[in-house]
Amino acid sequence: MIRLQDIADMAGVSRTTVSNVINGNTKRVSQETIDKITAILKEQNYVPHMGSVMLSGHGSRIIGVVVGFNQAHGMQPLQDSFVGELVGTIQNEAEVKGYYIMLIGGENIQHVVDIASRWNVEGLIILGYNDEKYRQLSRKLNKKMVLIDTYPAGEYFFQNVGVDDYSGGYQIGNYLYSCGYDKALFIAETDIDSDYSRWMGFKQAMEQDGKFCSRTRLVIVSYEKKKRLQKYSELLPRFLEVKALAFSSDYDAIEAMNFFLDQGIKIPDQISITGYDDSIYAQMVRPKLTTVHQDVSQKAHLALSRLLRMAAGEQLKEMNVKSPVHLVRRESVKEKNRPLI
Amino acid sequence: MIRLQDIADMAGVSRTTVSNVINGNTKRVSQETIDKITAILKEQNYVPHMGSVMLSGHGSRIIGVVVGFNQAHGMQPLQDSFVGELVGTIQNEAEVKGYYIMLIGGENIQHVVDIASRWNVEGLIILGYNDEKYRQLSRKLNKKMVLIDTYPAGEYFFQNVGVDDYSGGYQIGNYLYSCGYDKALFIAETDIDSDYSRWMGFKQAMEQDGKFCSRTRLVIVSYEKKKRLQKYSELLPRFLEVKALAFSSDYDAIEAMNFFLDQGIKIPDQISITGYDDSIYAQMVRPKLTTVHQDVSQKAHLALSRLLRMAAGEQLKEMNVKSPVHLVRRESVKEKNRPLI
DNA sequence: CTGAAAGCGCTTACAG
DNA sequence: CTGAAAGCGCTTACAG
Repeated sequence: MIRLQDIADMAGVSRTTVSNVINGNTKRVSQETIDKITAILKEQNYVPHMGSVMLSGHGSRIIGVVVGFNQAHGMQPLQDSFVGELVGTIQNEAEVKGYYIMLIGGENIQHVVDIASRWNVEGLIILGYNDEKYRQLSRKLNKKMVLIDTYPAGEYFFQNVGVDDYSGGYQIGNYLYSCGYDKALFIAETDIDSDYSRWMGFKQAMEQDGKFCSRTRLVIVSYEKKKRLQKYSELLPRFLEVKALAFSSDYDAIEAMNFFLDQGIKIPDQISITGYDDSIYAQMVRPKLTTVHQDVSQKAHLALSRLLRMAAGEQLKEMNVKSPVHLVRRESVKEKNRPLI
Repeated sequence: MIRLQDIADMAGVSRTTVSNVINGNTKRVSQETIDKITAILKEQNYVPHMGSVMLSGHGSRIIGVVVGFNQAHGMQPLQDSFVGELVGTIQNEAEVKGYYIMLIGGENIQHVVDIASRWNVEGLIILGYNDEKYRQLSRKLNKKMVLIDTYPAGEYFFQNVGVDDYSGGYQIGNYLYSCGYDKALFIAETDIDSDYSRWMGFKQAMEQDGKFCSRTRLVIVSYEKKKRLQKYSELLPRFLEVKALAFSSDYDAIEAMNFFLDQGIKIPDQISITGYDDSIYAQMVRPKLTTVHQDVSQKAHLALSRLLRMAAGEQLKEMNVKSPVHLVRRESVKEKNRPLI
């Protein structure tokens, strides 16, 4: 490997001078010297050894990406296309900005602390942590962090890049309502965090024209497939009556859709269904799933650029920025009162 | 941050001794000293600064994962569930073995060289490179590398972890043949690399009982969706006649299946369809896709452990190890002559 | 059994 | 405008 010293020797100058032109401390170096060194640097394809760089006062330029999800729906977190797109986009963007991405498994907090300190990362982008887990981590590790899609119990006390779940829920609710489904149900695996916001948006939309949308229209289902399906069986008569189901995830929506289809129930003729996320398979299933789309690459961009600003010492005012969201109408809802556009 | 020196001070010994116990050069250190230092290390949660470690003779313990795919089907490479599962599994396993994963975009070879040298990575796992691109890279970068799913023009001259495409093709062909579809077509976007092997396996299976499977039964379709779909339209009469189509990817299989479904053609009643890969959405579509499954996490394991062995100086005899593959029968093939199991 | 010292490849305040 | 020197946090041959 070729070192600074080697370059200096070739140029007939000192390491100091070479280092100065590399780092742009170029004010006090003659143009001639600059040109000569630059040429050699290029010709030799010199790259500094990051170990030395780290050791001599400069940052590591490593961004840790912490993937803290527990296996969602039994798959590897990175298998989820949302996570994949997010991480991939972060890595692309980091690369053009001259940063490096280190992947860190997030389950074990001590591990995260360990790796982040070892490598002196400049910041962490964290997926799949809740506020409590973040709190534990931040007690042990003093680094800049931005979380993705995390809901705190109270006010935001950390940097978050989220998504406008409330609005997404509202848009779904409003759409269903406008199609005449004013008794539609909302189905989720929990009643907290994003599920809660989505439900609240949905509820709000359903309460147009002075109507009331009671809590009984939020159906919580198990995170175990078998139990979920069983619940759908039990609830089938109610489903058939209300005629429309808004799911809080594409995954569950598609699962349910297939479950109904397999029993000979016509979707959307007998039951209209919506999802949430616009995952990659929303368009692959038939009928194509009507769902809520978010701009994942924008989210990646927001997360990284905000983290970098924090790392540069900037104090960000907003604690929680939200990526916008929009309904994408496909085929899983029967639009009774509404012409297709 | 707490340094070796600090630990040494607390223990009342020299840095050397502390370093010795950390690195297990423990033969010439008294048990008493070992215990004392170990306790302090633990209590202080000491972790070494990797910059120093790298600089003083030890390896970086960084494995670079190069994602060199061009956007497959218009998505981010990491969005592909295969890539996601692979990378995720590699990262998990690396972490338990005390290695770190750096994500590297592979499009620009110079970039890969740059990052790998800067960080003095101990090895590279490379996805989505062909033999030519590997050749270019290896000319500029002297590191241990293992590729994933790469086919060389001739003999293997690099370490590869692949999949038994030939066998997969054979299994599909044999299954279809046994169901009576002895005129089935094979559909792929290229006629090289894995597509070629799959086709050859398929062909071989179709040539049972002295039959002949001509090259005309390999249908090459465009990588542009519009053109693909147009081709399916043109070929529809032939499809209906041969009654079975084996696609070289789940993605194309599902797209085609939906295309037919949208035209009112019954799948599998009128056309049986198979995919390849067993992606996450193979089970989400209706009918569920019959396809070929490979053990992705085993592949991740093979890639990493072989790379580590190479990094440790071992000469691996096998240049190309293949992960096994098996058919998974679902619902997209009508089993005329065969009872469902 | 333990420690002083050299060295890894850089950067940066400082002197000239 | 340029360079000698100190220093970053570790490891390791070597001396005692």
